[in-house]
Amino acid sequence: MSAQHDLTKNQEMVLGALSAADGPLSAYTILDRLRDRGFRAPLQVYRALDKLLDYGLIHRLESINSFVACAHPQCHGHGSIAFAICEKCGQVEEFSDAMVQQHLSERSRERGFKPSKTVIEIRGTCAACLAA
Amino acid sequence: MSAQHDLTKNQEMVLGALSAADGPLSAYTILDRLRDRGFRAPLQVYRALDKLLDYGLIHRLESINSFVACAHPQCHGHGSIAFAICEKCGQVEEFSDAMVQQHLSERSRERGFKPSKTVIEIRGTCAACLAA
DNA sequence: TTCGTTGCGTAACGCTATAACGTCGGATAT
DNA sequence: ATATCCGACGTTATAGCGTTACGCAACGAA
Repeated sequence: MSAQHDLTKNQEMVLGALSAADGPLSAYTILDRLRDRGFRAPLQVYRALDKLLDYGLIHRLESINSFVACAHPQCHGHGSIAFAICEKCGQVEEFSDAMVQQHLSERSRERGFKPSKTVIEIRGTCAACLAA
Repeated sequence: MSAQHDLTKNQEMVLGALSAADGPLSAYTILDRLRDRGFRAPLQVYRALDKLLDYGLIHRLESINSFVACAHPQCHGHGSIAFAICEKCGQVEEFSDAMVQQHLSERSRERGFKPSKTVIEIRGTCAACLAA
């Protein structure tokens, strides 16, 4: 319930663009959408994205080189999050599963592997697109 | 125990490069390693990679834009495979976990989401690098 | 003040992937 | 045989993603 992070102007604009979007955006798409607000170069976007990732306010979707606003920005108990990415409409659903996390860390521990970040991305077709 | 797929010359060379490597390679690294064997353009590599992915002989690591030879090329019962990627040494371990797969498909089914491909990549530090 | 740190702006560059051509050679059918 | 189709190939160019390197401005701590 506090100002968890003081965002700079650029960071706020990038987060705003992602929140306003109805799906994931690439860095260059964000750049285009913010050009009339003064953005000129990719780096301006990437620097803001890096911070927002640090703060846990957004996520990066590795398999499509895009970014989304976090669906649960208030709770930053972000363990390993999973994403269901529709290849038809581009919509993304964010969820987490304790069992999955548990099994993956178990498997990591077996190997003496120390995880830092876990990527779980399910590509497929969402309910809406299947119905259509 | 049969010639499961008839590979073309290019496909064999690309697969050879990946098998010979001690870790994942980017498409452009493959290109460089095959230049003296006649490769000149990225597309030659990407076309071969596409086929090898189709055949299940290699995997793509989405989070590092690289490719590895499949660790179990003979059995193509590739469900969802997971990768532990060491950020220090670049080594990759490939494994699969039935429980993880089961939970993820359960979560997908709940949402009416029909999965086509699942990406699971754990970034971190491997046992060897932790010991060092 | 001086010095580090952090964010910002710009330009240039490098890496990743695909589009759009045209060519060649093998398989098949008539 | 020859016409046709199809899959792989080669080349050039281009699109899309991400970083390096530089310098400047603002702010707070010593």
